[in-house]
Amino acid sequence: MSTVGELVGTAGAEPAQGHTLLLDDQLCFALYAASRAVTARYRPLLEELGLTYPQYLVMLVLWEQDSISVRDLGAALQLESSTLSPLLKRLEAGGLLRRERRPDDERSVAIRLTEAGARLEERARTVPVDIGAAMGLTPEQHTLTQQLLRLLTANVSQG
Amino acid sequence: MSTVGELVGTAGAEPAQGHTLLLDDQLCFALYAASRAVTARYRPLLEELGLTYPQYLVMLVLWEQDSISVRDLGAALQLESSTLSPLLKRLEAGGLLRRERRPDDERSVAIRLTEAGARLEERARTVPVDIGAAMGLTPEQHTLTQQLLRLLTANVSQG
DNA sequence: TACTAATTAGTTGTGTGCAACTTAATCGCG
DNA sequence: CGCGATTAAGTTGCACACAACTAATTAGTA
Repeated sequence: MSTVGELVGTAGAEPAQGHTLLLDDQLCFALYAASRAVTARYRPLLEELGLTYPQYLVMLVLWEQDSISVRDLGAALQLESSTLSPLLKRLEAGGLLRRERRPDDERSVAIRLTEAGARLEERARTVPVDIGAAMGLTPEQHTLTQQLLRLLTANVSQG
Repeated sequence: MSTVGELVGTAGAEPAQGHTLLLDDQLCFALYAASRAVTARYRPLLEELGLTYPQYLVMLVLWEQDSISVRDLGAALQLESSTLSPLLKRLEAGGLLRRERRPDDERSVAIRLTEAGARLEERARTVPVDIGAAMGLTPEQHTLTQQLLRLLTANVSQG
């Protein structure tokens, strides 16, 4: 199967939300398995950059917007400071970023890329291309999946 | 938006696979965020059962097929023994299952539900209903998402 | 201005996940 | 049969994730 139409067409006869306890019926499991499978696919690519997958996500945000607070980074990635703080410490130890207290608000910590951190962006450019190819979805499927996942996330997060 | 048609319709003008480094363009991030959001939604429900989310998945498999090897459990959930072994040890400590070496193959360990483990199934029956409601997807969206995720997983896993 | 409430980042403890490795048992081939 | 290769489960080490908590700072209000 390769198109959205075919996917809809092959939805078939079994119940979409039968609410059974069968593992294969659970959308949640499909989501959990897909997330780990994609992360696993990233792993060897990111290893060449010296990054883990969550570290890569942090770098994506920083390449997009340098000098961001831990708070705003957490809002962007939906991660707690208890997850980010040690992760950022590791990236700092790796020389990719610096952490400095904001002078105007000593509670806040500004995350800034180092020269090495900024340079890494070039080497990361091929990563989305490679992953996109590995995903093997048509543009329609790609967009549709993204929108369904965003809808799902929005509903599930304080629905 | 609520129907598949509307979702396709609102796919809009931005590139589906533009291969940029923008976080919001990454399907991978939508997947990662959705998976954690759904797991978070499960957490309070599963806490009442004394289970974590991966533990719940193990129990789903066992309720479906009691007496399964660690190997087959790993195949069903796509988890390594290094993840399952400690997890199963915790479930055993919680009195939900037993682990015993297979007499015919001493390498293999059979996982069997205890009486308490089997009883827990009743209390878990409402969980998929509650989660399904929280997800707020139409039956078509639900099925479509599941199929897209399965396709994605299949492609990404050794594509 | 005092002083409490809220905010920000970080720490601690627990439970995954996975790579790399170990141990024990079985398989399979000569 | 002998013995190296394979398989199954588990251990170790590292890096997330998150709940619960702490420390420091700022905001807001009587």
